[in-house]
Amino acid sequence: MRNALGEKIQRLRKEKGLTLEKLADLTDSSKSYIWELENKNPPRPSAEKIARIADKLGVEIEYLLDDDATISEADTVDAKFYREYRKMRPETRKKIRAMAKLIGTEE
Amino acid sequence: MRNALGEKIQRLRKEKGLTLEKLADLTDSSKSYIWELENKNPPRPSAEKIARIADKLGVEIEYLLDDDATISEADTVDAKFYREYRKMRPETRKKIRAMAKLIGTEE
DNA sequence: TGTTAATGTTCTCTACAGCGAACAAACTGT
DNA sequence: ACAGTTTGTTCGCTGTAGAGAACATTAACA
Repeated sequence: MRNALGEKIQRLRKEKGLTLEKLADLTDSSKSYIWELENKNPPRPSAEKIARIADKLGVEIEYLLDDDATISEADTVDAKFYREYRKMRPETRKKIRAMAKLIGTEE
Repeated sequence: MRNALGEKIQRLRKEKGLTLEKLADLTDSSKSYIWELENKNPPRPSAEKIARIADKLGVEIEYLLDDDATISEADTVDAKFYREYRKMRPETRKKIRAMAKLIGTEE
């Protein structure tokens, strides 16, 4: 029986176009364990793994853990933006942060 | 060697006037394990325990985990940026996304 | 259709999460 | 100072986290 956590991870992973192995590498996990998280509902995944996975998938830890959580409309736009942002090169991200700081503070 | 997570839990617990046993009961843990979290730095506490403890101590999971050395430098920069971003007005966020799309795709 | 690479699944094994119960220290009042 | 109580600490044990490697499936493409 697939659980909410596993379904969320798998959906977000596929949205990002990541394979099990890539997400595993990004989060210092094994692909077998990511697979188990998605399909086998391990009873107590560690906070560290969940934190790293949430981070790479561009969502809050709370969202992954809370069974009833649904992303609001505005959140999906922002989360999507963040996911795209995370794919960019470090230099590009730096430029965006600088730009955002300018725009964000001038109003 | 006490770690950041343990120190935070203990400080917050005492601020709230809770004993090990009370916090343990509130979070469906054993007092021995709460004590270990505070004093013995278990390498991989479960997300569920940390979530429940954070909840009862009135802080975000992120706060308990944040200073954790397991999260990389680059990640904290990006996460911080995203946190700031999400505080901004919808209009501002929209501008930033548009700008990011331009910068992100031109290279 | 057959071959190869990419992705997903199953298996086994070690180390640690997390409990319960015993033990120790610190408070309480007398 | 001593007994009772409350809080903190240690220890031994069971079950599972999570890795790694083997195996299976799917994708790609000639």
